[in-house]
Amino acid sequence: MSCESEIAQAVRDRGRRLTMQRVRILSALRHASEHQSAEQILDRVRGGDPLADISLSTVYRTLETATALGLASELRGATGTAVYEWSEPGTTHHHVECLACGRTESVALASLALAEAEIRERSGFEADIRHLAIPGLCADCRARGGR
Amino acid sequence: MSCESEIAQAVRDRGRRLTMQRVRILSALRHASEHQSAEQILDRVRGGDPLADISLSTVYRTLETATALGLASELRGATGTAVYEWSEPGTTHHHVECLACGRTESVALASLALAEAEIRERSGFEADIRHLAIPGLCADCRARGGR
DNA sequence: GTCGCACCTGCGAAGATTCGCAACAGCACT
DNA sequence: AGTGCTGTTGCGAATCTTCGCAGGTGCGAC
Repeated sequence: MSCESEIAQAVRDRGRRLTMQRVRILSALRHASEHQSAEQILDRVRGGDPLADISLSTVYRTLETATALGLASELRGATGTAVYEWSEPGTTHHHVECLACGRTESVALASLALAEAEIRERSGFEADIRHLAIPGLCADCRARGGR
Repeated sequence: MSCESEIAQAVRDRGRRLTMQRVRILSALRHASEHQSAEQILDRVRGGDPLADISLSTVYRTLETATALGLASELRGATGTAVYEWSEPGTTHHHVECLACGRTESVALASLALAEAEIRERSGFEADIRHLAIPGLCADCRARGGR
């Protein structure tokens, strides 16, 4: 399938080595329908081919690398477990997470581009606001829970 | 000293119980000159009065509670260790963290208020963007490291 | 001042993530 | 195809954070 060669391409283009582990891990992430924890990804990878084992450390390291390369994004919610999702290069979206029920939702936020400009101007930082996790209260919990 | 009674006040006003541990932990956080990890706070608390011991769990739980109450803010950077800082109720500022050198800096960002409005409009979430950790590259690393 | 109910704390264990190190394996160059 | 340098991997250990439970304690009601 071509997605794997695309992944291979993307990894190599960014000056990283292409390894079987990376392809399998990123491929699993890409085909997942929702956010995956490191453990879940490991399960998927093992399911595909139980022979060649991949260590959990490698999953974490690959996800870290992929995040740095812009191929994945990491979300550390209040759950104590980080989850990851495939991130089509160049795309942007953000996540709001309900502090009451834990539900998360994706939103496209144009105004954050302004924040990047504001940051550059004030601190000289080149901010990378492509996949932010924003805490809040969802409409349901707000209506129900009060406050 | 009055800061402790202010802390007491703040905790009680929010419907939480006032305990010796909370006062000591929050007081230590408040008087710290910079971000503190849970372990550092524990050290400070123990330094003050080695007799009454406080457990690390309690430090974590108190910081979590205080964050929920808006008295503290939590920053989980790339370092693998969460740090906390006292947060004067009602105030807002954000942190940019350099992905290359790890340095963090505070910035006030007006544009994030717009993002809150945008989120409410698009998803019904009531976002709470008061202390966000924003990844990026600082001016130095950008100049030096290239790109 | 006493009583009782939750909320809190301590402790130990479990879970999640990072680190250090030696062995392995891409990839550029011959 | 062979070689070497260096980025990667696996493994186990260390570290950080969360959890569950039994006992303690703040605080409102008497």
